[in-house]
Amino acid sequence: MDTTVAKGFSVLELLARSVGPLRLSAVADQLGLAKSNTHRLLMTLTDLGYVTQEAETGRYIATLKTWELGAAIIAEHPAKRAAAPYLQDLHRLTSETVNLTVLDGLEVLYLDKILTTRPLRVSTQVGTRLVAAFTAAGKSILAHEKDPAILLAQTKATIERAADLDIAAILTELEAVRLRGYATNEGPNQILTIAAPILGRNDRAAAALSLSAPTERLNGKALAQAIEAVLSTSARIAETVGRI
Amino acid sequence: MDTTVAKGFSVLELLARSVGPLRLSAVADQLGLAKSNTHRLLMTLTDLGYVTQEAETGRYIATLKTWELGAAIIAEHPAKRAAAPYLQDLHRLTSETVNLTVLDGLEVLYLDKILTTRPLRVSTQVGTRLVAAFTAAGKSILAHEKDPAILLAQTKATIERAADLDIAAILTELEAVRLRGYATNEGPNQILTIAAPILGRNDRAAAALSLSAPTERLNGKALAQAIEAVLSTSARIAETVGRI
DNA sequence: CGCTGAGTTCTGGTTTCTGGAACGCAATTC
DNA sequence: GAATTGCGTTCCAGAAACCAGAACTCAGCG
Repeated sequence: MDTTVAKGFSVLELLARSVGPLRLSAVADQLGLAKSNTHRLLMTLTDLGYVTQEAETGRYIATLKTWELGAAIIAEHPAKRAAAPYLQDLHRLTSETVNLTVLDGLEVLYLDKILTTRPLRVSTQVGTRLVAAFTAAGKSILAHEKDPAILLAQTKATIERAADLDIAAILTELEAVRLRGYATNEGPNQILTIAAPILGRNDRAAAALSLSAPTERLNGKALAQAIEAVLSTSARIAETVGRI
Repeated sequence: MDTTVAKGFSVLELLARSVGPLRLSAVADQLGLAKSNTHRLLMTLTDLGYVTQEAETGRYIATLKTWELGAAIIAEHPAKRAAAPYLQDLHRLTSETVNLTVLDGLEVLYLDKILTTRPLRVSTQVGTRLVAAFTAAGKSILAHEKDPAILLAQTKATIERAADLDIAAILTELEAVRLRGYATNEGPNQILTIAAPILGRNDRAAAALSLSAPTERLNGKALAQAIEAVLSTSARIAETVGRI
């Protein structure tokens, strides 16, 4: 293992995840590195263009170079590429917020999102993660995994905020989700999410498509239409993916 | 300079920018590194979670971890944060494709974009760069720089595709742009773009807001309305930014 | 069955990195 | 205005980690 490389990345990660600029000694403290070592790492990252210093205070910030790299990676991502036009379709059809997510470990990662044109309360950001078992998208994917019980047990054991997970309840819910083809979840602020998996070969879910809106906009006929739209769109994406 | 760190990043950059997966020897060749060295760097990046190997072929791909880091960085970006809701407004008002860009060196970087709900020909991707002098957004920013002539000369000298830049013509255009407050550009496929700068303190442009649509949708009254919408929205963003 | 090309492992030499200490500089305190 | 404190930077010798090349394994192929 190239430990120097690892240190370099840990510095960049720290800067990227911190809210504001950081001073040298703050970086050194948080990573447990010597100041001189941290200084050289920051210099290197600055030379490479990944980090820059505030003009006045000399504190360090991550530049957008990392973001550009990330954008190049996601642009080539197969699921995202295949789903993007259909995400647009679904959004055009419903005018609501629609998301594309993938399962990564025990969490779902938000790959793409189109925001509603209507009044909006809150929304998870693209590039963030949530515990799969706590989201509609996650449940729609887990329902098609070979052994969801193990994943749920791991979730409960590993992730702190999931300590009070009711595994039995979720398992029966997942069974229902698998049979009817979509999952729902009611989040904070009375926001309801509907999610359907994008099934690849072997009926494993490669990703999930979801639609979120305030409950007052998703009742009766509107709810039925939204479910239908999510299901048919995810099916069409699956066809496209299958053909690739 | 930590050369090992630099090498590690060069490997990641190569993988991120390459279209498909790369084999070890391809990476080593392109970077001029020894195979054993490249191997250890790839192992390190794999351990850190930035790179993974295809199961069958063993070739290497960049994971989404870099993209997640980048997403965290852009989420904190002041111009992007301030402009995002207004970008939504402008899109809602016009239903056309709208962009947020910043000047970085001699190029404009596409920070954010909302695609039109109408039929669409092509579109630059978020996270990519174009030569500032060749775009409406770039021109709207350059028009408010202290010495655009120098920037244009550098552009012509440095950037290959800009070798045939007519500096005198652009300079007179920039003067007109500065006076009327917006720039236009007709790109390939008959796509017209209208851009207005987001002016910060000292009347320097921190970013630019732009709207793109096929020329057949931007004529007569629609064009006038679009220009008005872009101008008023950019002015409102500038107010918000100014207040921060 | 040997050849070729690719990836991985091993090893010794040495480059390069590391951490501590010392220094310079501002801002703060007394 | 002198002393103090905190921060960033520079320097250096010791040591760890990295590097290149060679050896090895493996699969595919003629």
